[in-house]
Amino acid sequence: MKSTMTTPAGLDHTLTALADPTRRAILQRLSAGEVRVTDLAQPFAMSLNAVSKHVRVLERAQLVTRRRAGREHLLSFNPKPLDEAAAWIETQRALWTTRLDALEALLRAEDRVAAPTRRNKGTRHER
Amino acid sequence: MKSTMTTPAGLDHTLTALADPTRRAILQRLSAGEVRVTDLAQPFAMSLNAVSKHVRVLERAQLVTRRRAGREHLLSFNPKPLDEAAAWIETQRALWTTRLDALEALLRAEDRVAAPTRRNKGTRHER
DNA sequence: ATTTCATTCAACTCTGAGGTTGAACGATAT
DNA sequence: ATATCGTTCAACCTCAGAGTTGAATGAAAT
Repeated sequence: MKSTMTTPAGLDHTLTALADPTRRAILQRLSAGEVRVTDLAQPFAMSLNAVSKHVRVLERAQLVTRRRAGREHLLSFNPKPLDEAAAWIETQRALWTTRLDALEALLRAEDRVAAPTRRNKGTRHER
Repeated sequence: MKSTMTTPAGLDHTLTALADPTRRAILQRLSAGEVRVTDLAQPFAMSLNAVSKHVRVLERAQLVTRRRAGREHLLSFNPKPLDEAAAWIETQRALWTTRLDALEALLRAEDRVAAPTRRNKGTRHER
């Protein structure tokens, strides 16, 4: 277990939080400013409790912070975790284009080799 | 009911796919070029079947496409869905900074009003 | 024709996510 | 003191996600 060492737990939480339309809507609403849980829940066709749970998921991802003011809880949006997510996506795109460039270079240089049916690529067990 | 109209199904699939470390690792591996399912599965501490399922999730999100070559399936990375995800994130950040600017402007202009305990914000039922 | 290889399909388990309702709790209002 | 408001906690349901094992399928090699 654990294997690949690439285990950024923060990203997991961030992306999981973003992967739900209700939660994305919540964030959208929150980017306009602080909102109470009840007011937040109002537009949704689901119970207040359900929304409360979504908020907890967003808090786990640190995309939302809570400020208790008397009996009401004011929620606000914290965009910081989005940085990591955006960075990951950008990295992927960069890798992709890099690889494309390398491929293009290869095609330009090697133009004579033509192994017909048997292509041999990367980590192959080779029996 | 339904209200917010913001229900982009593609984003759901994309972000759900990205929210798992195994799948992110798969994408990373794939951005270096086409890989067979078996080779893809090798580094992971899980069954081939499990990886196969992860691949299916990535295909649902159209982040991975499959090319059948004889008995082996060559998987490749398709970065297009990342655009929508990145765009959503950027929009959020933009909204956030916009709101901050507006707030700052407000603070600069209104400086005398001070409602003590009772703050009244947005959609309030007002009994 | 038979075996082996690459992959999926099918069935099953376990866990957690998303939703519900009903109570509990702390703060405000009467 | 009591009722009401804002919110969570607790228990429960259902369904999908992540994993397993054991076939089944289809192409390749013998």
